Order: sequence, then C-alpha cells, then structure tokens
Amino acid sequence: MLSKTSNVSSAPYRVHRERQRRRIMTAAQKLFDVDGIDRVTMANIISATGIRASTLYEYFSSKDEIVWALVEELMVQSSASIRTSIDDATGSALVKITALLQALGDELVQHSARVRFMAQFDARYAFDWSVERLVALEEQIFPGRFEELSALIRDGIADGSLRSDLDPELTLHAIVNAVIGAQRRLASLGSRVEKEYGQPIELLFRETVRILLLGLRAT
Amino acid sequence: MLSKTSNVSSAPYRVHRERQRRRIMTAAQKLFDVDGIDRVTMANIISATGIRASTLYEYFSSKDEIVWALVEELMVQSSASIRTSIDDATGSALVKITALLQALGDELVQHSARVRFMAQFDARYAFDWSVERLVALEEQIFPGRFEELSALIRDGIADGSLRSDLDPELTLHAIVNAVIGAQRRLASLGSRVEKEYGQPIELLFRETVRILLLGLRAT
Amino acid sequence: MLSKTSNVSSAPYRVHRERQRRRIMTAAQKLFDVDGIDRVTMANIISATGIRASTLYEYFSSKDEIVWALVEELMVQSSASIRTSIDDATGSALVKITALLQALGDELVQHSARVRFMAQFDARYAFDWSVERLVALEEQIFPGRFEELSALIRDGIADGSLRSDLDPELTLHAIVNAVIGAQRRLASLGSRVEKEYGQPIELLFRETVRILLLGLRAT
Amino acid sequence: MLSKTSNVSSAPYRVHRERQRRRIMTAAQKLFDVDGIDRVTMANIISATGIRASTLYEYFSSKDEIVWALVEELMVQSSASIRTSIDDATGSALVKITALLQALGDELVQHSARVRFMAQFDARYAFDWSVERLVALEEQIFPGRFEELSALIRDGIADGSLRSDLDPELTLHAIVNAVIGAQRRLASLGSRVEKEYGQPIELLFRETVRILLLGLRAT
DNA sequence: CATGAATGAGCCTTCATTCAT
DNA sequence: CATGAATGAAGGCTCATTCAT
Repeated sequence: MLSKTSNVSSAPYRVHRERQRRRIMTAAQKLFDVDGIDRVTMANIISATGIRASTLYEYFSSKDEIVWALVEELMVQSSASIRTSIDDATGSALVKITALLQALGDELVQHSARVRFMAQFDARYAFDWSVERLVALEEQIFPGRFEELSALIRDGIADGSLRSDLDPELTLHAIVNAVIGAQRRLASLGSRVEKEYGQPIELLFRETVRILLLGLRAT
Repeated sequence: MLSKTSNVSSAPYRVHRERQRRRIMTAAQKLFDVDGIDRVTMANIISATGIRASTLYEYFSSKDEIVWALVEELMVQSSASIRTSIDDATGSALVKITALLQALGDELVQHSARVRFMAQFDARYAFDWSVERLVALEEQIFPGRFEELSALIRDGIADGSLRSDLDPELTLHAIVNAVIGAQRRLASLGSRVEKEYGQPIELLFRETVRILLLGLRAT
Repeated sequence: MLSKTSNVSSAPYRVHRERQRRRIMTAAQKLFDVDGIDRVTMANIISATGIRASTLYEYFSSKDEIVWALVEELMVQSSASIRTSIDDATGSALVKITALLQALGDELVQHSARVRFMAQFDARYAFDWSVERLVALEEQIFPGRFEELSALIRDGIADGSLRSDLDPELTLHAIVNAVIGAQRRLASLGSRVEKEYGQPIELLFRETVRILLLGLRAT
Repeated sequence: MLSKTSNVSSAPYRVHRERQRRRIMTAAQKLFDVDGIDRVTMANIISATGIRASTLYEYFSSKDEIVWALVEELMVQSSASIRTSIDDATGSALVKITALLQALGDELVQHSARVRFMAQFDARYAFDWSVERLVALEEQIFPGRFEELSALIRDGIADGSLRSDLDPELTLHAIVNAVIGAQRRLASLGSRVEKEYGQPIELLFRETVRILLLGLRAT
C-alpha cells in the first residue's frame, strides 16, 4: 500500500524506532529497580510504557531481550567511566589500581541503580545457560581486560609500588571480584546493611578499598 | 479450658512430622540449588517429594515459608561453625580474624550449595519487606555479633597485632561485608568466574583474604 | 480398654457431648453472623472452637448439619415467643394479629442476629433440595400453623374486627410473607437501609405493620 | 503523546467486544439463576460460554465484576419499567402508588429471574464492603428516588387520596421496603412458598399490595 | 471418644506470546 | 508499523472430609 517498501527504513522511521526502544528500556529499568527483574511482568512494562503488547514485541522479542539490552548499555557506560579513570591516573601501577577501585566506589555512589541492576542480573543469570552470551558481550565491550589486570600487577612489582609476592595471574582478579562483590552487595541490600552495620554504605566500601590497597602496597 | 499445648502429642507423631519437614526441605533445597529459588515452583517441590500438594501445605503454608525454614537452618549451621573457628583460634586478635575469614573460605569450599542458597536469598529478599524478619532471625541466631566484631578490632589494636589507624566501628564490618560479597559471588557464578578468570574460585577467595589480612596487620 | 462399653454413654458423657455441641454451634453462629454462612469454612469453625477437625466431625457430619441444628434451635425459640405473644393477646382476632406482627417486630429489634441468620438460611437454601427437610422441620415445630392463620381471618370476619372481603386462605399468608420479607430484609441490610432511607429500621418496620393493620381492619 | 483514547478503534472491534460481553453475561446469569451466585464457579461460566478462561479474563477481571455488570443491567431495566408505570399513571397520588406497587408485581411475574437475581445479590452483598459501590450505582441509575417517594405521600395527603396521618419521610419507604422484601422472598422461595401456603405467589403478592393500599387510602 | 495426618478435587487467576487485520 | 483479540500452560493455594491410631 505504502509506496516505500518496508526495509528501506528511511531515517525518520529509524529515529522513531530508536525512540520507542528507549522508552521501553527506560520504563523497564525503572520497574526492575523497584520490584526486581523477576517480579516485573511484561504486562507491567507494557502498561508503564503505554505501548501495546504486540507493538512491544516488534522491538523486543522477550523480556530477556530487554534485560540484555539494558545490560549491554549499562556495561558500556560502566566500562567507559572505569576506563577513563584508569587512563587519567598517572604514576605507578598502584596509583592506577587505586583509581580503578575508587571508580567502582564512585559508581556505587553515583549510579547505585546501575549497580543494583547488575547485581540482579548476576543473581538471575547464575541459573541460565547464557554464560557464553555474557562472556561474548564482555569481550566485545572490554576486550583484553584480564590481560590488562595481570599487566598492572606485573608493572607494580616492577616499579616497586606493589608487594613483590603478588601473583600477576591471580591477585588483581581476586581483588576485583571481591570489590565487585562488595559493591553489588552494598547496592542491593542498601539501607538494610546500613541499618545492620550502623554505617553508610559509602564508608563501608571506601574502608574496604583502603585495606585492600594497604595489603597490596610494597612495604 | 483446652490445653492448647496438646503438643505433648506423643513422640512418634513429632518424629514423623519432623521427618516430613526434612523431606520437603531437602528436596526444595536441591531444586533451589539447581534452578534458582524463583524458577522452582510448588509443583516442582511437590513432585520431587512425592507428597501430595495439600499435604505439603500442612507443613509449609507457602513457598516462602520453605525458604525461610532453610535460611534459618543454614544460618544456624553457618554461624555455629564460624563460632567454633573463632573460639578455637588462640592468640592475638589478628589470629581470630584470620580464623573468621578462613572459616568463610572453608564454607565456600565445603558447603558451596549453602553459600549459593544464601546468595540467592539475599538477591531475592532485596525486594521484599522481610527486613524485620531477617534481622530478628539474625539477632536470634547470633546475638551481639556486631559488638563482637568491633571488640576484635579494639583488641587487635591493643595487643599490637592490628594497625592502629583502624576504626573499631567500621573496619571489620567493611571487611566482613566484602568477604561475604566475594564468597557469595564466587559461589553463585562458580564455574563461570573460573572460566573468565582462569583460576579456581578457592584460590581467588584465599588470595582476597590474604591481601585483606596484610592490609589489617600492624607494620 | 475402658471398662464401660461405649454406647452405654452414662450421664457424664452425655453432658460432655452436649457441651461440645453447644460450643460448636455458638462459635459457628457467631462466625455466620459476621461473615455469612457461605464465607465461613469448616477450618474457621474449627479454629474458633479449638476443637480438632476430626473431633468436630464426631458431632456434626458436615457444615450443613451445623446450619440445620442452628435453624432448628432458632426456629424453636422464634416460634415459642410468637406463640406466647399470640396466646397472651386477648380480645378480637385483630388484636391477635396485631400481637403476631408486633412479635415479629420485637424479634427484629431484640434478636436481630437470629433474624439475619434466618435470612441467610433462606437465601442459601433457595438453591438446595432441602425443601422437604425444612417443611418437615416447620411442621414439627409449629404444627398446624397455616390452619391457624386461616382461622384467625375467619374469626376476625366473624367478630367484626376485620374487613369482610378478606380471603381466609390467602390474606394472612400474604401478610405474613410480606412481614417476614420486610423483617429479614431490614435485618440483613441493616445499616445500609438505614443510611439509604434515613430512618431506623425499627421505625420502618413498625410503620409497615401499622399500614397493614389499617388495611385489614373493618371500616 | 499517545492518544490513550484509541478507543476510536473502529466500530467492528467494539461490536465484537460487546457481543462477547453479552455472551458471558447471559451465560453467567443463567447459571446464577439455577445454582445461585455462590455455587457458580468461574470454571462453570467458562465452559458455559465456550470462551477460554484467559479470554474471559480480558472481559471481566473476576466473578464479582460479572455480577456487578449484571446488577447494573438489571437495575437499569427494572427502574426503567417502574419509571414508565408511574409516569403513565394519571390521577391522584394513590393512583401513582398503586402503579408503583403493581409494577413490582408485574416484575415478579414477568421477570422472576431478574428478581431472584437481585434477591441473591442482596443476600451476598450483605457481607461485602461494596455498600458504597451499590449506593453510587443506585444514585446513578435512579437519582432522587427517595425524595420522589416522600413527595408522593405529600401529594396524596394534599389531594385527599391518602390518609392524613402518614409520615412523608417514612411511610412510603417502609411500604417499598416491605414490598421489595415480599417480592424477593416470593421469587427466591418460589415453588417452596407455593407448596407451603397452597397459593400461587402472584396471588400472595397481589393480596399484599391490596391490603397495603387499603391501609394507605383516605377513609 | 479424640486426634494427627492425609488428600482428591477444585478454584481463581496470571503470563508470555502469537496472529489476523 | 501498530493493534486488538485470543490463548496454552502453569501456578499457587483452599476445603471438606476420611482414616488409622
């Protein structure tokens, strides 16, 4: 009927499509953050966006796809700002590692919703077979990140800023895992942890980082 | 008028009841571990136990109640063995803290299902209003645990085994949070993390603990 | 085991049984009045009495049997006091009819729970096949009541207190049906009717009776 | 942004939707009439309509909603025909009141299912909190009905067709309540009452009305 | 006579998703 | 490209009642 065939998708269409996607993702993220991914239904998202169910399926073929789209977006943002922090830090390897861990702290404070979402994602996908998909995504967003961490340790031993008995293939991976674990736990349990520990989560996180750095530093 | 506590009800009944509860809890735990709490349905549990649906509801009034019963049980076990580790450790406060963190490592290795379950529980209940219930449960199982942690830091500063610039109200809470975060993350993501980091999770955990202890220790 | 064989049921046992029945009936009636017969479950009654389910079934073989036992009891009470009112009234047939209708008004005011229960019973059993059972019960409690009503009309025409164009087989039945209908409606809808009509239900009922009596009276 | 009122949705859709609703309501009403609202399950309605469960829920979100839709419909019909009867009656207030009460009799005879349904509704909702909803519905369907009844009494006293000692705020409300009570009782208990009283319900009802009117009329 | 345990038969929804228009 | 309608497949839970002890 229309003169243009559908797959030409001239600019205006593309812009429209992009706007719709955003709308869906924004609405979904808000709901996920409040109620948890598992407790949010497609119906919730649909009524939050005002888009009809069948229309939504033109953009995302399932709830999982919405989740993955958000994961990608948030991982890109996250890795970009961490990237920047590390690159901006000049000096010894210890300085760079400090920048890395502090960037995770900043993220916790300034983008707690993002961290909470990633915590949920981890928990949810611990039971899915999507491992490959996630690994591929990470590799695409942040290629070579593991080698880079190992290199940091090696550099630090070389430049004398780190203890000499650290294992380049192990230590920083261990640290990063712990810091991310701490970060996500604090973000998820948030006020609950604050109530239990009687300390604001930011302080708890900064103290963790301080002790770790003291442990890494050459004596 | 009526002795409401007719729970004198002759031992055999009680024993039977307890056996049934166990059967249900064991079956549920196994399913939760494989598929994740949220993806396990009452129907799954029912067919796994061989008990009829309506019978099961005589024991647990909802899936949540099964979850809570497991949480209680696992927390009791966990706190008992950590308790023992700390009490068995003799020497400076640092020795005790070392024992505490290593106990968490042992738990990760020897009872990874337990840790995985607790990780799921944390994730799930981040969105529920059960905060009070959990806090009450923790207080019942491990009363005064927070004061105890603060005291350990104070003792360590006094006995010269810990750095003198630590904050008794903050440091150990921060450490414990991070270690539990690391522990649960490693347990949940398990093989996935191993694949990514190329290191067995036990080593990653032990290295985390090592660095933290180095950071705490007096120089 | 016990020396006495069961069906001798010596006095103490009988007394006990009777007390238990009462307890059940009282608890059930209270629940029925608050929540409505249909919305009360056996489980509710059981927990309200404190008697175990299986024990309760020793007394009543179903919820319906409890209902019927209450119906019988309330009908006996009701018919007794109406009986008394009529018999106490001396004078013309109109005086006796007046007493009858006023007795129904007194019941509405003084025993509204009883009336509400009967209203529920009517509604519920409009769909059951228990017609015969009810008719038999009524016949047993109040034998010959219909002939008696017809006779009242006849007497009233004879003694000049009633209009002469009334039909002995019809009029009083019609009146009684209407008055019971009004009585039960007022009892069931209670405060709702008061709010709508802006008049207390007692006044509404008394006015109905007044008009009916004016309509019956000889001019 | 989005025209929420996309209910322009082309006539055919609307027509279809309306037909489906009717189908459901008709089937439900038939079942309610035979078995009683409380004994009819969603499953019954579903298999009676031939519509799938999940489809039905697109039209009515619960059994209650079906009931309310029927109530509204029947109240509209009922009030319309009573309205007409009163308006068609010309003459004294007594003539109008006569028309009103006879209209209720006609309804009993010609639409006994409708009356039975309303009787059930009254009984059921005596225990629900829906009072406000019902009052709102009545006010919407028949606004100012109470003032109108009072006015009728006042007019009748003025035009000499009614006794002068009637209370405009009370009498007709009392009469209407009694007549509706009688009407619904006769409709519900139907054949049972006929068997007991040995008279067709129509005659019983007409006699009630006759006596009431005699009681109202000026002497 | 009392009791704890067991249970079959239902019940009312909810949800992600597909399809014809 | 958008939309209304439809739906298969579960899902969680309740209830009256029966038995073995």
